Amino acid sequence: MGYLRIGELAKLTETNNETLRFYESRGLLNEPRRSESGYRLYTQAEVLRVHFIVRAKRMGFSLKEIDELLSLSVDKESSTCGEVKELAEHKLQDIGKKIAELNRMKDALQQITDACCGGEEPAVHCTILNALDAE
Amino acid sequence: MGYLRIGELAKLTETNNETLRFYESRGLLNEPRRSESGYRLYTQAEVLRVHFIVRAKRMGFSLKEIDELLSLSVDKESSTCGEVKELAEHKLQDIGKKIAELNRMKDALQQITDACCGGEEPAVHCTILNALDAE
DNA sequence: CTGTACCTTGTAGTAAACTTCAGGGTTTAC
DNA sequence: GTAAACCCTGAAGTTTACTACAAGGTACAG
Repeated sequence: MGYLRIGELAKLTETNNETLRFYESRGLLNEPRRSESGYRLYTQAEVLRVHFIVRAKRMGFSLKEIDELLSLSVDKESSTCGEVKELAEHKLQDIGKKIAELNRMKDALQQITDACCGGEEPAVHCTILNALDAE
Repeated sequence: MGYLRIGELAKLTETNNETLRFYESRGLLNEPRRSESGYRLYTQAEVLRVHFIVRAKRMGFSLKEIDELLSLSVDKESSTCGEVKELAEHKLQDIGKKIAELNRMKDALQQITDACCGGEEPAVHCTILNALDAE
């Protein structure tokens, strides 16, 4: 009771069975408990974990980087606070840079939509590179 | 004078000759003017353009999406302000979501480094999934 | 005038992240 | 009790984004 089969986890996380098995083969998901007949049985913890993977992927992190982020918890017995803290701080910097660049990109796009009248005229003034020129 | 050869453009943008030719083959770079001997000759505009591609890639945009972003400027004669504005606004939403998710991720990582003492003790409390649990 | 560092095209190879396929077993609904 | 919907493994295929290679031409230094 309470366990999810692979298809249910896939539906909840908007992935699919093959992708989940692939993540398992890459070590992003632990080998789950199995039913007597060999079916994978997941808990709510895996829903959280897969959601995290999906979100991190959308952010442009590779599976290897996501593995590193998740390892912050997996290796908790074997690594020291100092190590974890250092890795986390490094990733924080990465993320900070990404946010800054996305903000620059957002501003550039905002300039376009602002400069752009929105009507039927040719869009001569609507260029993202013009907007980025300034920077 | 003032033209860049492919190797110079590559150096300026921290890419390489092959990648630039690949981008050209994908339509992300226009076919450049050629020297008499057939060498590609670029202007400063291409430096800007390649920088944009590199940055957008780091943000997790695919080459296809980057092409869409760049098309906002390329098709300016043939498309109307309304079309450009709509596409730009759609991309703005994408970017806004990415920024929001990155911020959530940043907060989670910040919780880890805050909770994490930084010393030699086992890192039992240092888990990104714990930090994200709250959300 | 020759070496070295560029450039050209075209084709083939690679790595990451899936996706599909083949050939099975299981569960459940009627 | 059988069909439909699910699950399994292992291997092969696909897409994206390069990356390297082969076989040559070009530019310039000494």
